[in-house]
Amino acid sequence: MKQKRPSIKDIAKALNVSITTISFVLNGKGEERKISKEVIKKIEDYAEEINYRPNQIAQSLRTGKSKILVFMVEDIGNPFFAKIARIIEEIAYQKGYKVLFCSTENNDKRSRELITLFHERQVDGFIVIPSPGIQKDIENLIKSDVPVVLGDRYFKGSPMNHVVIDNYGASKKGTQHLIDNGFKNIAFISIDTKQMQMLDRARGYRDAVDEAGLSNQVLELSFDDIRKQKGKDSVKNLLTQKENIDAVFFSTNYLTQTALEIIKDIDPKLIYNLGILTFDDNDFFKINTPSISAVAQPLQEMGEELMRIMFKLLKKTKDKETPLMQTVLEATLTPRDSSKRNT
Amino acid sequence: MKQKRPSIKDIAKALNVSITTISFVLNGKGEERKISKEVIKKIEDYAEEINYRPNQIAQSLRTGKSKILVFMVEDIGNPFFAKIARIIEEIAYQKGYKVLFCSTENNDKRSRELITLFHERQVDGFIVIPSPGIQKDIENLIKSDVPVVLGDRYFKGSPMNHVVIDNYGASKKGTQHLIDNGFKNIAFISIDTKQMQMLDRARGYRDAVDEAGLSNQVLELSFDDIRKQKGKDSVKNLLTQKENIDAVFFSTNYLTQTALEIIKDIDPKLIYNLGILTFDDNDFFKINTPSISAVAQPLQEMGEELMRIMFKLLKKTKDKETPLMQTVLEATLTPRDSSKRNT
DNA sequence: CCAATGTAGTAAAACGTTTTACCATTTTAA
DNA sequence: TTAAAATGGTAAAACGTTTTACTACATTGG
Repeated sequence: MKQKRPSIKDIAKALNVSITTISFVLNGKGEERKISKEVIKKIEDYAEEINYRPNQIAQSLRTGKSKILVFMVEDIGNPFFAKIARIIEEIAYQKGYKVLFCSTENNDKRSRELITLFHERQVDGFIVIPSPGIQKDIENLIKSDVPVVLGDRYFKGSPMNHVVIDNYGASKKGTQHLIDNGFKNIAFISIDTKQMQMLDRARGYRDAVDEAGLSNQVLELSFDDIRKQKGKDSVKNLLTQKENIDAVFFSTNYLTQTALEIIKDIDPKLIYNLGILTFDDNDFFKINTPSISAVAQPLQEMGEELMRIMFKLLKKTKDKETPLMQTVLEATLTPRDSSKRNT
Repeated sequence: MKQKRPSIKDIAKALNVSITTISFVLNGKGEERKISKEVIKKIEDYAEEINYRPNQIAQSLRTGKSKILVFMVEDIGNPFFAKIARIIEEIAYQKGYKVLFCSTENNDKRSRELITLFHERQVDGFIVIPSPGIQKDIENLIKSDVPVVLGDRYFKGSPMNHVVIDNYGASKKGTQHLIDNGFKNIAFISIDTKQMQMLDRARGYRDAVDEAGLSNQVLELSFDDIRKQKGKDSVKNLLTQKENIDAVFFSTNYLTQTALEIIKDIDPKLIYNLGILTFDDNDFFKINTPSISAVAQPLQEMGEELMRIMFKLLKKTKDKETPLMQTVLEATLTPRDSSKRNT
């Protein structure tokens, strides 16, 4: 039945060699520790033969390293995060790390609990899409010498490693695209939050319409209201009361989805007469009728860059300080039918 | 700086009590082991005061339990799986378990590697959406006494715990829905696999058209071709060569997405003249024009049921055999515009 | 010839728990 | 009165590694 996995001790017994020697050899320190070629070979061969695998848990207990990373996102069920998760997973596994995913619901309390939880469990590193109020907690985490990389957002005044996109630029470019296509009354629908990425996007929008001499119209919904009637009503109001609005720019993916529902709900034809542009692309925007124009974040690059930084941090030797690593990527505008005038 | 977390030993020193006693008390065995009320209180209070948290890794090493579950899916970036992941995550965390997600790409080799990997890491349980050829591997896993629950699919001839939907019935009901709406030449587009869920769906389709005296038309694509030109061409052929096809039923979500692209590509109007029904619902099907009818799997229930069974298995005492637990859930047909005739 | 250095390893502590087996006392029962 | 049982604990082994500090012997240099 369930036979025990071989341990170093078993090898030691079988080969009549000390545990220490085996550990050195298996960790590639054989040469360095002046173990003879024959002994090294003998150990390696036998380990191979019995398919020896070190017990990670014992290793972790001894070394304090778990070879586990954690990726904290708002909601792993959201395709935007799920896609990045997939990329991160892939890279991590290649390097012998596992990834724990968890959803914060953009909730500070929950985020804090999760951070504490994983810190206690001694995960080796945190890749975090932070909820708005956990700046201090992240700072503390970093102080306690745990590798942390932020994604998608950053905190003002805290010098932390991060990978973000040029939100201001992307938002401005997107708004400009709508302006160029002849829209005159562009509304910006966003989330009621003080998070930098959203502020930057709002700023990009505002500057673009200002420069074009157009008026701005910003609607901010609270994160919790989006899926509720309250949020839907606000959007509905914006689109029906102020009849002059001819285009909408959504600041993030989960807004778009509900908004499209509402637009369809108000009037199935409305969508053809309204300019629509959204942050974050989605496989379905391409096949929607009309196809939805999007400002697409470079998911692959973001994932790669997050991991590149993470591995730099993980390799860091105790003493040497690593420099701050902050990457700003460019988003790409993917114009489709929804941002054409009169389609 | 980085101060050490308190261990049992620290408590022992501070309170002048043995490590053993503390362990008993903190594991709630104080009463049972006849530790006096005062000592229990003293220990509990002090542990609380210094915010003692047991080192999970040490616990794992000693007990062989890691409090980690693994959820193996085809692709965590696919919303269908990501959504279930979210539900599982939630339930697991409530019970003090963490979840590792991983993507198998429906590839047997990769699945095997992952199973070995996690088995070695002594995760406490596996929730698996299995790739087609890993029946033996799963059997072995179960033999070695690890809790395993399959989701979405099962293996013929292997009595394992699983949670699936009534694929045959759902498929038949879906096909019947198309027939009822007046479609005469319904094609079924599926994946070229011997996996039970797909066979069942194909069978449901075939029986429904047979009983209605209609002819069947099945197109099977290989998993790898879907996104490639080859797959696209096959679909295109089916829809253009045989002009008599008036409706299509897709057997799984990732087909639908590409297919919709192709349909749009062939002729933007085509989608209005073609009956469309798909397995697996998606937030965007609702807002698509026309909205896409779907056979929706009950994700929430599936997640809950998977976890219910998993916890039963985890609680199982060494000796007692647990009975086979197999749950079959009903899918719900969500008729929308795409399955109406002449819309 | 003797001290220093090199070679080829090994013993044992440590990581932080859980758990088995034990030990004094005290109480109970016959 | 005395053996058995209950009370209130504790010592120490064990989980499987890594790593520090050692050892015994051989070689070298002066």
